[in-house]
Amino acid sequence: MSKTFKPTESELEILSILWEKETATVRDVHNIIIQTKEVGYTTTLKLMQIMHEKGMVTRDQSSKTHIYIPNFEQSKAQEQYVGKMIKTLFSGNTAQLVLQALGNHQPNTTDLKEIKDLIAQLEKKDSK
Amino acid sequence: MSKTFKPTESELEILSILWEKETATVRDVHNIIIQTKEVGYTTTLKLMQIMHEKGMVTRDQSSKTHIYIPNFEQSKAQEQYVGKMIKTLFSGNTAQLVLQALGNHQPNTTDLKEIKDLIAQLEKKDSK
DNA sequence: GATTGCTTACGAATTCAATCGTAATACTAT
DNA sequence: ATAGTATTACGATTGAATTCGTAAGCAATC
Repeated sequence: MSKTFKPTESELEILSILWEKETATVRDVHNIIIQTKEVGYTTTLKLMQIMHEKGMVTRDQSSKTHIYIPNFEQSKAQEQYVGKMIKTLFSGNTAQLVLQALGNHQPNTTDLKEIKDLIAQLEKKDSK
Repeated sequence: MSKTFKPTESELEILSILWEKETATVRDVHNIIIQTKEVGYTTTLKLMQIMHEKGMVTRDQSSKTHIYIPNFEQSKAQEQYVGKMIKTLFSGNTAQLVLQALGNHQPNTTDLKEIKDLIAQLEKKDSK
């Protein structure tokens, strides 16, 4: 059974940075965070240490400056959050979520095509 | 400026019930919650009282058993959460969210059609 | 009108996330 | 080597969310 993945607000923020960069030091992460909010270095450090204790990240301690690596797949997190969101915010209505997303955050033409393709596939499966 | 809407985990759960039912008593809400987790009645009561203090819900106190009404539009919450989700979980890639949602929570044919229609509209706008 | 049961009100305790200060340690450049 | 700088480790504090116990009020029933 996969452990329940329930990061706090701050942990998720850090994870999203790690997912983006694949790998990062505390300093790397902190530099990005302070672009958004004001917070001390040791706070970021502490958070990442706790994430390490919890097993959310692994780290390479071979040199003094540790290198952190996310220990959860982004796709798993996406799956979980999208599911929960559909349930609690859209009363189970997936289409509503899709319409909301497309309406307010329009992707480019290539992406729209990709979505159309998937829908076509789903419809084919549906009619069987 | 619209107040920042930042319900806690529990508050969001309660709100989602209120959105679904339009209106509910503490007992109504509690009965639904205990299907999922174990928690005392007064806990639910207290949470809803706090939500009332915060103005997240209004309540009809005319009879002994109060009736609660959500005081935030579900659509506002949807907008906010979808935006945040695209940013932190999908690195800004809206299409990815849509694909994930459709892939794991397939809507029915009618809904798919609605989505296709929206995409067609967006494409038309795009080409202008 | 006592008893039972459900309701709200409220205070208190507990837990947990987040923040930071300080100290110890390693590295760099003078 | 020494001074200066960046890093980790760790404890302590703060504040908020969550939980629950207890009391008080009200309504129905015996």
